[in-house]
Amino acid sequence: MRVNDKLKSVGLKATAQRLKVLQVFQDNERRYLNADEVYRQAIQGTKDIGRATVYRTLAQLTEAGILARSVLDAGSAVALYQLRNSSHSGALVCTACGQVGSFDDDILERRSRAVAESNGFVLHRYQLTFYGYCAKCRASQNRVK
Amino acid sequence: MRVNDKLKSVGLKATAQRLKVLQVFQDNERRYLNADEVYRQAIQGTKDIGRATVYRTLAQLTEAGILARSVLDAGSAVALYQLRNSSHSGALVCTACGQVGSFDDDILERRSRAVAESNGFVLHRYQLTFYGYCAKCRASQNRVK
DNA sequence: CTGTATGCAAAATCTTTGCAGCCTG
DNA sequence: CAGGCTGCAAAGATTTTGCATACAG
Repeated sequence: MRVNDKLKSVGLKATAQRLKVLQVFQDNERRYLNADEVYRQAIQGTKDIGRATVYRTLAQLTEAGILARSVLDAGSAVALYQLRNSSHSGALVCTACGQVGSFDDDILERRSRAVAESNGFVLHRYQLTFYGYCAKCRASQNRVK
Repeated sequence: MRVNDKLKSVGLKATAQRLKVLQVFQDNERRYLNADEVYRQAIQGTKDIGRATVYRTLAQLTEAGILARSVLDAGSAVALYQLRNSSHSGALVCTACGQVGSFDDDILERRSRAVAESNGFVLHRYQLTFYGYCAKCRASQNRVK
């Protein structure tokens, strides 16, 4: 099983809770999830997972490079997670419906590295976040600017 | 007095606490401050300001367009503030010393708008954040990659 | 004077931690 | 079996809110 091996390869045991958390992310490919959303989806059906475990698991999977952690402004400051293989350079936050999607752009990616460098910065990671109205919300409320 | 007028123009009374908060930002031009830092600096000398007031003031000044609010990852998820006239398109977060500086880049700015648009997004604001080691920390610890 | 603004303390969130017991490898 | 994992509840950390009082305009 691929997921199982992924866990093993980073030295984590393949427990039911970790598999469940990974399952949640696979069911939500192109979205960013916060800890609470992961928890709520994880307890569907099987209830045998606690919040603390979700937090610990998110931290471990991020540390292990399986998840990518982003911090952005969804009303309040929140940490959001996504599978790392979803290559993405940025997040699109809809301030109307709250959905957070992602996008890719090579030009932004390259330029970001160049700018960081010219500021004497050794870049480890970067986060590009756009706040606005998504196409769907834009359609349903025409008066938005 | 310019600051006084700025407050009046957005319908806020010029209280000692608000002036003090604005003073703190003027004393920290090119830096991002979180609520706690603002509070700690504000109570220097005069103690007549409470945390609740700092939070309320930050929210009001942001709402009024005097401050810019950014959410980023400084270890944990935090909201940081900066005077809005400091034109800036991005933040440089040093993961070694914790300092958060800013940078400007027209290319990134223009490209960001274009990318948002091509994703069907109406862009209101965006946040470019780079995480890495600043020049200073890089110098003091040579082994950093 | 009147409505805004403030401080304090309590409440609400969100996240982390201590601990005894459970389960994977 | 042993050490890593987990759930629970309590502790932390951060931000918001209710309320009586103080002050700007």
